[in-house]
Amino acid sequence: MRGKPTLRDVAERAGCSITTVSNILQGRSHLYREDMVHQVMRAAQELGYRPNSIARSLARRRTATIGVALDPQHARLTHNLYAHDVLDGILAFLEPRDYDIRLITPRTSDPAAVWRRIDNGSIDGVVLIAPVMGSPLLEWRHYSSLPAVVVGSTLPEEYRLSHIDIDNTSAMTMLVEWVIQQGHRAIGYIKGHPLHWSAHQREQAFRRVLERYGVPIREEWVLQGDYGPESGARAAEQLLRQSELPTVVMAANDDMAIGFLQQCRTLEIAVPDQISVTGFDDSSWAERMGIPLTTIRHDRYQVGYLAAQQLLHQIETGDTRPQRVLINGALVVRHSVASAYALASPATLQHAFSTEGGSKQ
Amino acid sequence: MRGKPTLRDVAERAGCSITTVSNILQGRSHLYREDMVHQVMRAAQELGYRPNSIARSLARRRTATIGVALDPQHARLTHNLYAHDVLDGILAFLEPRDYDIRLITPRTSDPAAVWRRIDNGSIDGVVLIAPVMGSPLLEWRHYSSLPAVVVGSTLPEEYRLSHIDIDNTSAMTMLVEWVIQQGHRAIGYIKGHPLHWSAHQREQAFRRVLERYGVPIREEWVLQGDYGPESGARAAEQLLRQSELPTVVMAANDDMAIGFLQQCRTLEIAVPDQISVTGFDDSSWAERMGIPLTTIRHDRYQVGYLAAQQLLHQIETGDTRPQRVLINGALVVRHSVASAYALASPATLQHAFSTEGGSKQ
DNA sequence: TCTGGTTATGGAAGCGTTTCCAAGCACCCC
DNA sequence: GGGGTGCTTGGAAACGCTTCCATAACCAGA
Repeated sequence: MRGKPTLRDVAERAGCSITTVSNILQGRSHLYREDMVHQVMRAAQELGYRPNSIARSLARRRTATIGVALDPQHARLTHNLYAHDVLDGILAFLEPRDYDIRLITPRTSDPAAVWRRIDNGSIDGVVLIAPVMGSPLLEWRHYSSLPAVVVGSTLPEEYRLSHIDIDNTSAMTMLVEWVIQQGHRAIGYIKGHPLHWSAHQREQAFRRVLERYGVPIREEWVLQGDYGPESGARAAEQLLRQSELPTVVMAANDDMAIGFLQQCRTLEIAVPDQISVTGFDDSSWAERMGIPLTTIRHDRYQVGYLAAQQLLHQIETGDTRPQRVLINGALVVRHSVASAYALASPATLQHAFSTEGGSKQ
Repeated sequence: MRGKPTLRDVAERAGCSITTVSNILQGRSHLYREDMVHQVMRAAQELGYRPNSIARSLARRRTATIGVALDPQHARLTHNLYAHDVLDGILAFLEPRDYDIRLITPRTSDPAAVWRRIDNGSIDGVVLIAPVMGSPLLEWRHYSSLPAVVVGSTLPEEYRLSHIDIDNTSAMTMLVEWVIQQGHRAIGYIKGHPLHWSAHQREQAFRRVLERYGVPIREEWVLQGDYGPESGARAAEQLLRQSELPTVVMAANDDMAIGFLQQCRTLEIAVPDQISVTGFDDSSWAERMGIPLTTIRHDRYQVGYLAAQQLLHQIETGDTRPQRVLINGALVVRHSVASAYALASPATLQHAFSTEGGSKQ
């Protein structure tokens, strides 16, 4: 016996066939006499035998591994807090089930190449993390029949892919309504990255609510961002030098809100005394910031956990009909929003009227 | 042909043997006539053939996969910024070489079980991320002959494991010397997690430099932390209610420095006007904080990159003699440290004297 | 003694590749 | 025309495991 011990080595030492060893080591020891079981166990123990998972995968046609694929656009993990939280959720579900994780970070946008890396027999299924519009990850149907679950992107139906995500629409609706209930009628918005569905869903929800409440949308207060903190800072630049200001600025995520806040500090504009700010995501960044951000919390860990669960279900039952799960976010009120009622009376709530600068105390 | 096409299917369609197909698809087409090559290529193309990497691994006895193992003590990815940065470096090196990554996050501390998960034939080598003292990951020699590289822990020689890390000693030495050069003689310290080698190395460097410069170490200013921001805040609690205060507090990492700073803000103690603070790591958290932290920057991405490189070298040459690479950190001066010369004259530099509260301007 | 039903074990065919080696063939030179 | 020499191609044995199915032994009942 050279190299690592194999089933054959154990069988030889125990004086039986490899079938016997295989069966016993897989827990089918009720088929055998007790002394046989003992012998095999001892032989395996003594040799330090460890089953070769590659050979096992080949024979079983199951790898007990799932892939986690990042979008080529965001294949860096650094600063991708979303991916971490989701990964932890996935791990939490998979660990006790003895599944392993293969990390897939394609750097090309050629879908054929991407899927060659993903679907090469080495995984049983894949979690696609936050694919953006036009992502090669979404070409799934054309290249692979592997079970797949998308997280972090609420896709249009036609993609026919299972996905799990926060309910962006309902969460943003809740947040905007709350802001309006604080009396704000002059509301700015910083949009997310235009390739993300979530950016559109959040913006649309924002617009809908304002419309519904009859609050006018001032397009000069609606700024393009890209979910990065710098874009929030740039938005602050652009916005804060306008002659008329909103009383509150809603950013499509926390990172941009943080960038916005930084810039406010630089420009010595007090939050929330002079302007209110909201975020979205409740990223842990915000938590550590000096100014506690009012935002939407959603359970990314839970998203990962459910995704893994859903994926394993698909793998084990073969039922790959697309399922959609949307998780509700929670409103987290901290202190980055001031009530506008100091100026606007509650009575104005239904027949809104812009009171620019009105929240200044 | 049911299921995914195999080498056999391609061979049948091209009218040749599987050996031929295998050779051609692996790039050994110079062995064959051009029309044969063409036929095979076309057949493979038409069937959408993709080699099964599991079968390939079994046959080649190489998996083209490396494992990345987290310490069971820190198996969560969330908040483990170090792991992310290192992972990115590893990915950067591995991607172009067509290696994949398997994420291993053991939750037990039983070394046999941990290594059963790690060394089961599914990887060619493993990067062990920041194992702490007593970690099952360090029982490597007893359980596995897999090539392994440790990052994030500068181990004592006797572990006989290759490792790549920042040079904690030289970096902390540099930082402390700089602080002393700013005129500080009353220096506090917040220690890192006692199970991390880095914590001891940094503390030892701190003590050595103070000794060398004849600056007295006041043990009531040396506080135990655990690398978490909360422990930094607790340290601030403890320290700041003492009657005599140091002029500067050096935290063993940025996270604790940030916690300390938060607490200072709460207690309305101005940094650096009333007390100076340093960190270590230059984590991206610090960057986004309001108060720019003077700290040590080290290139975690680079650590990952070099670790992957070193590991591949071991795998490919079979040379697993332990190598140690220490990377120099860089001093990053921002504005969390005030000069103590406002009170202490430069002349006092060599025969230091505590000037508690002396940095107040 | 024969049949049939247990119970305990092993044979052997896969799983989809890789790779060593041999074989077939044409050609050329002496 | 025999024997080398290239050039193409294929056979077959691995790799280490799973699993279907056969076999052998034993015992009970007829």
